Parts: sequence; structure tokens; C-alpha cells
Amino acid sequence: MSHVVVDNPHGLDQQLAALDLNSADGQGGGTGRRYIPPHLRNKDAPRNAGNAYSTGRQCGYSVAPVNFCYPGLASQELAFYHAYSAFGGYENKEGSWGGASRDSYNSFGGRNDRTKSSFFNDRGAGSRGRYERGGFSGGGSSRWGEDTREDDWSKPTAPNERLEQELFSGGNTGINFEKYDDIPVEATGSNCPPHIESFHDVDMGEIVMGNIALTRYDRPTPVQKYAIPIIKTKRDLMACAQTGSGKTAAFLLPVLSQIYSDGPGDALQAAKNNGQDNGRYGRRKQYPLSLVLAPTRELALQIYDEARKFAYRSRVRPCVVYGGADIGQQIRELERGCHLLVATPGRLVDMMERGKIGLDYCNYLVLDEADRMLDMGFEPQIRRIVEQDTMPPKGIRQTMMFSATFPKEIQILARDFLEDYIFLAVGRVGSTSENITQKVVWVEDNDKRSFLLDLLNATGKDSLTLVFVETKKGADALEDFLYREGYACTSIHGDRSQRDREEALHQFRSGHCPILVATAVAARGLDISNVKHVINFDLPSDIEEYVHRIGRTGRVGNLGLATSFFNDKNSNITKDLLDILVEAKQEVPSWLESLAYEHQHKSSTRGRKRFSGGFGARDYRQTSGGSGGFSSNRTGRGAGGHGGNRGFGGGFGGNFYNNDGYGGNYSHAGSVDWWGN
DNA sequence: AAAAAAT
Repeated sequence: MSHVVVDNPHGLDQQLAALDLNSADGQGGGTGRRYIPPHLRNKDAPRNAGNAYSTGRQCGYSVAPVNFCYPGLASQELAFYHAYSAFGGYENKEGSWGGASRDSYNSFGGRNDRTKSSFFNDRGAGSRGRYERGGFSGGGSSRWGEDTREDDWSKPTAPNERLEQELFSGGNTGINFEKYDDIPVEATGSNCPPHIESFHDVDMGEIVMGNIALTRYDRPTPVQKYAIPIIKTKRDLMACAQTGSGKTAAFLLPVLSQIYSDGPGDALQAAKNNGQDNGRYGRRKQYPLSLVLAPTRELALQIYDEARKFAYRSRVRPCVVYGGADIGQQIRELERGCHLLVATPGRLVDMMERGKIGLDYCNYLVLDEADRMLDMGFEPQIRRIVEQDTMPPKGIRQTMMFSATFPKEIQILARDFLEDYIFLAVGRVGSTSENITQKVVWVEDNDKRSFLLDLLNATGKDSLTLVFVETKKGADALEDFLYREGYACTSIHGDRSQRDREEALHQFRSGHCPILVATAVAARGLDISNVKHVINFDLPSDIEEYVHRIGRTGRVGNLGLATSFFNDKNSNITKDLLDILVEAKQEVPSWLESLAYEHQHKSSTRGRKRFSGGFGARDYRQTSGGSGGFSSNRTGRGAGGHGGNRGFGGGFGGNFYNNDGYGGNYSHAGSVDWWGN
């Protein structure tokens, strides 16, 4: 094991955080450049069967017949031709493409070495495939596999002004990067590549860079600085980072850039064969090159929306599938082509069983919010998807896991899914950020509503307020109440239909309903910028949940305010809340301090029974010697040999590791959660 | 005493 801190710009102590889990099982003959997975063996393979794997992630190009061609027109020119007719004439779009010039299209005929096969030489520039729709529909829609032949995926397709408007006009959803600079990041692992300071420090290709310019991302966030070069060098990654740290782009940019430079590879042929088998275009099974799994539907959608931006003017077609929505519609979308799939686990399993999705060529796997997915009981589905189907094994595919915490369950998942990975720890965004003002006020249940009205009246009419409650019933009741009081509000919770949920989010985001009453469904993952005020009408029992909730505000460089109603019923969160307030240099009410003191004394006699729902996860404090606030016990399972308990000076709020056997908020055999389930 | 997720 040689996990070494390679980069440590923030003066954090060097330490080894290797997991003995990581090397627990060997790779049975190594990663095998010539590996052929079981499902591909003994198959009649017109293509070079080992090729997809033997070339690693650089898929080779294979040759497909062309029965459709526009003599004398390269496909890009063809696309332009259609662009002109579609938009009534040529307009110079260079400006909006952030410097990419039309030369890139003119030079398209001059293919690079890879595509300069004898085939191309024979046919000349005129015999390009059918990409006439390539530049126009969402994120590219090359109908690969029909009668298309592969093109150079690294060259941008034609611009589409209307689509561009749709994708990039949504304001700067990005992050104000300056305030992230003090977030500490630590990379651990063998041969970790150096981090970047600018998007230009690593070659991500014309398409990605163009879309970065369009999204007006000018500088990478800390996660991006580290994750991008790691992913670009084809390493597996385990990253502990919260939502709001820019992690979606941190994996989308390098993954897409790889796909653009490598092209579709054998997946193209597979889709084609499959299409022939079925005889009809519409029956085709899709073979995504990349899969992103996310815990909630909204998060999946959000990742998809990001993917569409970065897939603009490319041949990659992103798709999203999740429950609660019409599956027929989603299938039709898939059948138009799917190279990057974002999915919630349940619906994806459904799609796989229906034969709509094959993961045989999925060379990039991302698990987003992995802890949350386990928390929600998705482990069987995830293992079904990753281990019990046709997905290339670890070491062949590239796998990236993101998680807010790193308890034992996640460590085991990382051991099983990742190969020689780099561990990235990103400091918590919410709690270190001092531009969120956190207030805790004592409010009895009976007074909550009138207190809430006071707060809402004090808040500007047009600033967004997010009100969290604990139960779905509570959400309905409170929305009802506010509505009757004349407030423009909406609500979101898990019993709402998917349409209602999306509609509510839209109403809120757009400012049409500037008050959103929400349950935990909205706490994590959702990037709703411009939330001025988060109100914990009901405090959660779990401090991680609290951090996620308040993290909905204070984004995009704005000052944020978080107000929490506290009373007797919240005694369970007292100590953790106090720690958070202290860490974030917030004002601490004296009553909270004394309560925390009392609670600590009471709790010492309670034993360690409750370790789900947030409590057990904090047990690490007992081993970190009470060293004040939020030092983490980052020892993992190999506690003895890896540097012991070290503090991180407040940056690393999350307990990435648990070694007390009671770790984490994750159910495991014999566990009892906060509700006694 | 809960929320989330395939139907």
C-alpha cells in the first residue's frame, strides 16, 4: 500500500489514510490489458473483441458501412447547411462560443491520425455519415448505429442559437469561486497527479472548453482543481465532498472530455448490431459510455441538466431516467441515443430488465452521494447494476464515487468498486462558510407559526426562503397555513407526484413562489441558487442533515441566513449544533451552551444504543480527545498504522472515517435507528 | 415519531 499525500497546499499534516480494505482482494491476474469480460467471451465478434478493453479507455474506431452520403459535403458542413435553413441564414456565432473559430469546422475534413484510416482515405471527405441532426437537438443527437459511421467526436458540431440560449441563459448557476479558496483539500493515494489552478491547465478539448466559457465558469472550485486531473489521468476516485462544492462539473467535465477524445468505440458497433438484430430503429438497446447514479430524482435531473450544457455541440447525447415519470417517454428518449446516462437506481434496474440499457461499454461509472444512496437502501440495486450485470469490471472501467461521509459501508463499497483509487477529502462548504449567518432561537411548537410569519415579513418579498419541516404532513399543513395567510408559497415532499415536485421547484427557483416548504427531500443535492433564508421550522435530528439544509443558502457569493427553531424536542441535536456554531464562528445562545452541557452529562449514562439517525456518527469525538470542535478522527479501519487521530483545524467537518463499529447513519444488521425501526 | 425510491 503506498498511499501518499502528494499535494498538500494548505499545510495540512501529511498522513497516510490508506485503507487495508483497498487491497483486500487481489485482481486475479492483474488488470489485464487483454481482459475480456465473461459476457463477451466466446461471442461471435466481428469487432476486435478485446479492443474496447485492451486499449483501455481509448476505444478504437471500427468501420461501419455507409449507405447514405452527401457527396462533397463533410458532415459538419452538412450540419451547417441545415443550420442555415433552420435559422434563416448564417449568423456568426463565434462570439458566443468563447473563441472557437469556424476554422474548427473547416478543418474538420483534415482528420487526425486516428480517423485517418484506409477507409477514410478510400472514400474521401464526402462520405461522411448522417449527422444532419447532430448540432440541433439537446446535447447532440447523432443517431449512432443506424447507418452512421463514426466521426471525430472531438470536434464540435454546429452551434444552435436557440439551444444555446436555453442551456446557458439560466443565469450563472455557477459558484462564486473566491469564497471557496480557503476550503482545504487533501489528496491521498499512489501517484496522485498535481492539482490544477485553471481549467486551462489540463487539456480537455475544444468542446469542453467552449462550454466552460458558455457557462461562465472562470475558475475551478477546489474539488474541481483536484478531481479533474485525477479523472483525466484515468484514475479511480473516492471523493468526500458536499453538494455545492461543484462536484457535478468535477466529474462531468473530465469524463465528457475523455469521451470526446476517445469517441464511441465499440459501443457504436454494439448499438448497430443490436439494431440489426431487432430490425427496427426504435427497438434498439442503448449502450451508454458513461453512467451516473444519484439518490434522488431531482438530483438526477440536475446532473442531467449540467450534462446537457457540457454536451452542447458534441455528439454525446445525455439522458436521464428516474421513477415517478412516464417510463414510455423515457424509453423513447433513450432510443434516440444515449451516451451518458444519469439515473436513480430503481428505474435503471427496471430499464436494464426491459432490455433497454446495456452497460457492456460503460467505461465511466459515477456514484454521486453514495452515502445517501446506501442510506436509502439502494445497495442491492447498486450492486445489481455494477456487479451483477454486464458492466466492465473495476480496473477496466473508471469509477468515481462521491460521498459526504466515509463510514465503513462506503469504505466497503469503495473497496469493491474502485481500483487503486485516490482519496480526496474536501472541507465542508456550509459550516466553514462564514457568509451564512446561523441563528438559533427558542420557539415552542405553538409559537412556531406566528414566529415564522414574523420572519417572513422581515424578509424581502422577492428573496427566496426555504422552510424545512420534518414530516410530509407538516409540510402540507404549513403550506396550507401560509397560503391562507396570503403568502405565495409552494411545497415539496416525497408524497407529491413527480410532476408536482418539479413544478414546485420551478415555481420556487423562478421566484414565482418565493417560499418553499420542504421536507428532507430538498435538503441535499439541490442547487437552488439565491436562497436568502433557510428556516428550520423543525430541526432535523441529524447534524449532517442540518449542514445540508443550511448549505442551500449562502451560495453564489451571497450572504445567507439560516434560522432554526429550537425547543425541548430538539435536545438530541444540542451538542452537534453547538459545535457547528462554534466552528463557523457564530453567536451561540447561552441557553444552548448550558443545555449542551446538561445533555452531555445525561447522555453519558445512556449508553451507545442509538447510532443511526446521526448519533453514532459523532462517536468519533470520544476518540479524538475532545480536541475542540470539529477535528476529525480520520483513521479508518487501519487506525493503528495510519497516523492516528489528527485534527484538521476546523476544515473537515465530516467524519470521513469511523472506526468504532457504530459508525455512520447507515443501517446494518442489528442496528436501531432513531425512530426505533 | 420519518424520508426517500421501481411499479
